[in-house]
Amino acid sequence: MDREGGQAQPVLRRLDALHRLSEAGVAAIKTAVRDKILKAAAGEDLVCEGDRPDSVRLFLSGWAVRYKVLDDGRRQIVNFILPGDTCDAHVYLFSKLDHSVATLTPVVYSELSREAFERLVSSDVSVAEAFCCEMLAASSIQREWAISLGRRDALERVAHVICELYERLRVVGLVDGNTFAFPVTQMDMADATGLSAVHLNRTLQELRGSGYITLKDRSLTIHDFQALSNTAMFNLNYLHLDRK
Amino acid sequence: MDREGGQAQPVLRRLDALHRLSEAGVAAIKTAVRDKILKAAAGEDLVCEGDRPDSVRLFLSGWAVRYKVLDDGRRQIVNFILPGDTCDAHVYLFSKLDHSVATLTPVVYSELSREAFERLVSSDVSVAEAFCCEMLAASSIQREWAISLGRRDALERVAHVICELYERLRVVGLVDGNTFAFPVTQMDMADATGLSAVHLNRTLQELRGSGYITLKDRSLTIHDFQALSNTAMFNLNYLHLDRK
DNA sequence: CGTAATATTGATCATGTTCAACGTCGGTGG
DNA sequence: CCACCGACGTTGAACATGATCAATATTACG
Repeated sequence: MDREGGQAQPVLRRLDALHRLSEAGVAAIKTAVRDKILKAAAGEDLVCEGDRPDSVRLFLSGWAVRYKVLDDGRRQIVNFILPGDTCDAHVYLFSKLDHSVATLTPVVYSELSREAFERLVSSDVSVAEAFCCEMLAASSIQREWAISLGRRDALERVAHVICELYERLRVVGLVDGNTFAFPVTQMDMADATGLSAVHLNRTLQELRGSGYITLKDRSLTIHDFQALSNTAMFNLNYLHLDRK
Repeated sequence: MDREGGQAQPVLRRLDALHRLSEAGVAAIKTAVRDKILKAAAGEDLVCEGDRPDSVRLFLSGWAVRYKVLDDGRRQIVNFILPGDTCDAHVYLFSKLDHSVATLTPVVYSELSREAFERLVSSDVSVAEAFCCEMLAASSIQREWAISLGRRDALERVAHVICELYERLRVVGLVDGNTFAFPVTQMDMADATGLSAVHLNRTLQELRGSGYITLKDRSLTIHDFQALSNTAMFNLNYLHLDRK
C-alpha cells in the first residue's frame, strides 16, 4: 500500500476537496474502505431500479453511470460516477432504488454495509460532514445537468460535460496535463446529453474541428479549456470543490 | 394552534410520508418550527446564487422555485418548492449557493439557524433520518427531471410535472378532489420544462383538448389521472412517499 | 380606466431526429 | 492466419419537433 492513502486515495482526495477531513477521519475512512473491496467487469449493472438498497459504495477506480430507462427504451444517463465518488450515502433508508447504475469500465469499489457506514460517519464529525457535502454536491451536479438538458444547445451541452468531467477527474488526480482517459462511447455520451447518437457525433466533430479537443482511442485532450468552457458557459462553482 | 401540528403540519406530513417520525421527533419539529416564522411576498428572491447559506428553511405555505439563469438570460427552473418542503438541509456546509430560490406566491416559512437545525436533528434519530430522506428524495426528483428534460417530448414533460405536483401536493393535503391551486405562469412552466412559452401554451392546449385537465384561474383539475400519467410515463416510485 | 403582465394565434425558421447505408476496428473461431 | 462478426463511428438526406418572431387577446390590478 502506498503512503498516500492506499486504495482509499481517490475517496480521500474527493472528500477532502469538499470538506476538510480530520486526521482521525482520514484514518477511519482508510480502515473502512479496506474492509470489503469488490470488482466488477465493464458493462455490468451494479444495482438496478427496484432493488432494495442495502449498502453504500465508494468507488476506487473505473467509470460507471447512473441511468434510467423509460418503458419504450429511451435511456437517460443522469450522472457519471468517477473514482472517489460515493454511491448513495444513506440510501438504505429507502426501500427501493429509483435508478440503475452500470459500469462503463472494470471498476473497483468498497462496499460498506449500512452498519459499517453508520459506524464510519459516527466516528468523526468531519467524516459525517464530508459525506453530507458529497450528497449536496451530487445534488448540485444533478441540478446543473437539468440546466444543460433544458437550456443549453447541443454544442454547449457536450462542451459542458467535458468541462465537468475534466474538473472532477482533476481533483482525484486522473488528469495528466490536459489529457484524461475517456472510456465513454458516443452512444453513452448521447444518452448523457439527451441527444441522438448521430447528432452527438456531429457535435463532437464540431468541437474537434474548432481545435478545442482531441478525442481518440478513449483518450481526451483539451487544447483550449478557456474556449471550451466559454462555449459551455461552464462555471465550476457548482462542483463545490473549493473546500470553503 | 390546531391539534394536527399547527403551522408545522405540512412539514410533519411530508417528513412522515418519507420516514416514520417518533412522537418525540414530531414534538421537536413543532417546537423548532415555531421559533422563527417568516413571510415573503410573491416574486421575491429568497436566496441568490453566490450567497453564503446560513440557514435551513422549512416551507409552511406558498410556492417557490429553485432556478438558475445563464449569462445570456436563459432561465431553467430545476424544482418547485411546495409546502412541507425543506430548503436545503445542511447547505450551510457550503460557502456559496449555486442556485437561486424565488417565490411564486406569498410564502410562509420557518428559518432555522445552523445551530437550531443541528440541535433539531441531533435530538431524535427519526428526525435526522427523515431529513436525510428528504435530501435523498430531492435528489431523486432532480434525477427524474433530467429524464424528462433529456428524453421526454413536450407533451410528456408537461404531463409529467403535473402528475408530480399532484402527488406532492396530495401528501401535504393540498389537493381537493382532483383540483389544486396552481399559481404558475406559463412562462414559469416553460422554464421548468425547458420549452418556449409559445410551445408550452400549445402543449397545454393539447392536454386540455384531450380532456385530461382543466387549467383556469390558477386552479388545475385532473379529469383523467390515468391517461395523464400514461402519456407522461409517470411512475411515482421516485417520490419515495411510501415510507417503508 | 389604463397599463403591464400573461395568454393565444399564425407563420417561418432551425436545431436536432430519424433512417439507412457504409466504414472501421478488435476480437474470435475455423 | 484470415474471415467473420459485432460494436462503434461516420455520412447524407428527408423529416419533425419545437423555437422564434410578431401580432393580437385577455386578465389583473393600481
